[in-house]
Amino acid sequence: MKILFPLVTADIALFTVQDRNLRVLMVKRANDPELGKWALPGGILNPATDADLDETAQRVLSGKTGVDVPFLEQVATFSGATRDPRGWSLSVLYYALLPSDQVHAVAGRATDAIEWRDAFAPGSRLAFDHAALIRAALATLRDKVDRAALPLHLLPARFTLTELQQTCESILGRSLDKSVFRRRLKDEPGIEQLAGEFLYGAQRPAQLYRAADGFRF
Amino acid sequence: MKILFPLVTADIALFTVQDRNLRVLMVKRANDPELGKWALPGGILNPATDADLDETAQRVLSGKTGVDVPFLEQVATFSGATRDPRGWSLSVLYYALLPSDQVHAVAGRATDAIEWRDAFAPGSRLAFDHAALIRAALATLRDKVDRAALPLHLLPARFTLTELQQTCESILGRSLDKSVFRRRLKDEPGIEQLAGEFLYGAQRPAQLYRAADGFRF
DNA sequence: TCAATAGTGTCTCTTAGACAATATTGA
DNA sequence: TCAATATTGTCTAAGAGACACTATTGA
Repeated sequence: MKILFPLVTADIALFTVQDRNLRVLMVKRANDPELGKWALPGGILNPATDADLDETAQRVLSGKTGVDVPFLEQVATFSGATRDPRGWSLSVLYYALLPSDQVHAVAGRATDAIEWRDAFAPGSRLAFDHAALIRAALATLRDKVDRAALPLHLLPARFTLTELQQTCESILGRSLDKSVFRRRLKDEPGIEQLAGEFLYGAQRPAQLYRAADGFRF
Repeated sequence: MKILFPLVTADIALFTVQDRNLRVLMVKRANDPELGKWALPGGILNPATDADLDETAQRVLSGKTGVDVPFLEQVATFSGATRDPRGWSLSVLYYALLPSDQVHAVAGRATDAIEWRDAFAPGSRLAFDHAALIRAALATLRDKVDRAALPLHLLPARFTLTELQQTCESILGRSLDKSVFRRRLKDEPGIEQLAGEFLYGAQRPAQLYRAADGFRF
């Protein structure tokens, strides 16, 4: 007999950038169904403790990775009788961004193997319909960046404009013109120049910036 | 005792245009909770018959209004322990568009009073959090139209460019420049001119158009 | 003819895109 | 000095916005 109530879960596509490549966090399933397959981190709603599904997502992500993200946004809801062998299921998909300098803070629980995968090629044979979920999350993220939203949550607290541009390029999958990119930032209230602070490398130092106070992606 | 499983519903914001005003369909609740208050048409998921939530939405809308719409799109999912007095609930919100010449086909069931409300002022004291749901659906719709998507599903099968422009204006809440509007349509594959067909009125007849074959909003 | 609406043309200003030029550092 | 990267400037073309103009009908 099939269950009478749908299984309600929150799944999270947690993105970060490594070596100029957009990555997504996958977890190897330690339980049936789909045992051993790779899936997005996700978990079942607990009505007793979760005030809403956003809290479910935060709780699940925190439990599976040990990190709390400042940014968690709904992508879409996937539902149906056949997407999970346990029966009628409904997943609300979220995406979140992890600053590249905090990747080390992500640690799977002893029981869970985790892996950062190329967001554009997360592998075949993923669990459930999670390949489609990743595509949807990616499309939402790319759409936002295309619309001039800046993915500052992927960067460290202090960053250079070149780093920001490369991050955008990683998401959009195409190169941007340096001049055009910077011109658009001129009247962008979301980022603030850190006067007098520079990143020193092998060549000309680069001006450092940070996200403005009330910044919302 | 609170229920252990969340109540899963699909709610639909069905829009149409009357007298150049964007309207949304409301239903007077015939049952507890919120009996007598106005709400968006919505209904509970039936896992036994609904293959997915899109089908729930279609079924519910069809049952409450008697119309099948060609266009039904997810807006967002609202959830939480407190939004419905019956307990933890989750609503997936959809929006749909009804051609203005099919408004007469909408008929509430004997038990349900229905009403078309101004989409921007649907009234106070709505049931549950449906005021917020309407705002969200409106924002999504406006956003799409702003991005050059044409709400052809709100128009009759044959329409003039002036009608199309007025429809867009109803949604955007601002007037558009005729010349700019038409210039953009020049290379829009979504609409086709009906050669030789005109709408005759009291003044100069207007060229008729229709949505192109594979048109998707 | 006029009023009313349909449809087009034109000018300006803004902005995106391409690409060149300049600036500043360590080696 | 040179190589490498940061940062700015300039030219052009496309598009948006404002607004005027022409076209076609019924009354």
